[in-house]
Amino acid sequence: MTTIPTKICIVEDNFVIKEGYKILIDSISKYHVVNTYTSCEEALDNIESDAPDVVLMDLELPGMSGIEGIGRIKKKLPKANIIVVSLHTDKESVFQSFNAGAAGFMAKAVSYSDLLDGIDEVLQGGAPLSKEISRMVIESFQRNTDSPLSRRETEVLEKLAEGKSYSQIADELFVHRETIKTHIKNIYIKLGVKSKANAIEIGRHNKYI
Amino acid sequence: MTTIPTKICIVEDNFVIKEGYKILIDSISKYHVVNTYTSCEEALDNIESDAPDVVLMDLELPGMSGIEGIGRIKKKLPKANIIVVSLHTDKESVFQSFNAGAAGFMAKAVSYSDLLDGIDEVLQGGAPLSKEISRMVIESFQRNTDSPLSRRETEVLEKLAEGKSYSQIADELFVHRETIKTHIKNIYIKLGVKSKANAIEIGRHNKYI
DNA sequence: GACCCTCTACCGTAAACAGGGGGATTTTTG
DNA sequence: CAAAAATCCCCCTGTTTACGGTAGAGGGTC
Repeated sequence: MTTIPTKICIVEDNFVIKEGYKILIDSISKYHVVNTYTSCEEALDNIESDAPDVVLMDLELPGMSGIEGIGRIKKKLPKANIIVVSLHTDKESVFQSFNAGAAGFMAKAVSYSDLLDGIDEVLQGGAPLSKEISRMVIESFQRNTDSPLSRRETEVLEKLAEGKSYSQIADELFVHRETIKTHIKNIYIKLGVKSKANAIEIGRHNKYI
Repeated sequence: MTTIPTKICIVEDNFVIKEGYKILIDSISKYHVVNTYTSCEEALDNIESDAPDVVLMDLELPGMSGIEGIGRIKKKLPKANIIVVSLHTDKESVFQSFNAGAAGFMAKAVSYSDLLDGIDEVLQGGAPLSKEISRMVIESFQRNTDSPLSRRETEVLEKLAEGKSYSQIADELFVHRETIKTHIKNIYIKLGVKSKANAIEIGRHNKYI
């Protein structure tokens, strides 16, 4: 049985890095770099015929941003596994990448062997994440333990954040609408806000909800 | 320089698994299993004096659920790294565990070497996740690509979900309030709903936003 | 026992908002 | 070019919000 090598594309504007990755990956017989690009625009023109299984993608590119590029590539090739390889590991970049459809995110500082492991992992249906990224992701699920809000207030703010009206919340919590009004007044005082939108913003930002 | 072994606790009601883990971990000189428990209640009575760096935790336990237990342990020992090792890798269990404060989640099927790697990883500030879990987590960030909503409508629904009023949304998008009303009308039609709360619910559930 | 917090409930009001109907134009994009 | 998306405008009514006070019952703590 002859195994067809896994097809890989690279989108990276730094020539040295791009060629380095190419040489590295092509040195593994089960992988084959079908094409490399220096911008998303260029990639989008050819990627359908390349039909890669994996795309290594930088975020800082001339022209269209990498984030935008991920979304467009995913639209053309929904099955492609896009792994972001970037210097910028700030929360914004990371979550927006996943949002756009990235299957993995590795800091550019990763070793060559980690990069190859990442490609393996994504092909096995995993999601390669470098250490700091995985911790960041997990933390995004965690609540702030020292919220100023009481248990009930938190519950009310949650429902408020689901777009529900006072009456609806009252019905769902089996209390009087007036009670909800009081809770919300107290929430506003505790959070130092004067509107629903601000309360939700502060609540989300501080992970009270 | 003598390194103090990393202290580890195990909460697991299956005797064979619990002792297996203990023997495995104690075979590594840098680790030391300080205590093992068969329930959260038992663990909570002693864990403060154990002061473990890492806790391996099952979810299916007699008495208090593992999820509840994670939260309570984190309250007593905020610095402890809790790694869930469970058979149940359904979305609910996974996300509730992170929510409660778990730093990692491994399917019980993991090999011993993966388990030890996981302990290493969590001590280095990472978040050990088995393959299927990491993919599940990443997918939770991803939008549904075949949303019926246009780009602008999606943007409007997002802001609506942030608790913003029509006028506020109009200001932020630099368009007239009437435009927002039209968008919302169209969103309601497309989603087949008649209220803000329903639209947000459907939008979130289907990952349109 | 005094004190604080939480949860509950009530009254009232002015201003803002939501949701529903209609129609119309321009810009983008396949 | 035609379709889809995005923009803007008018009408209307009933609901909601945000804010001001007040207050009792129950829990926990000092």
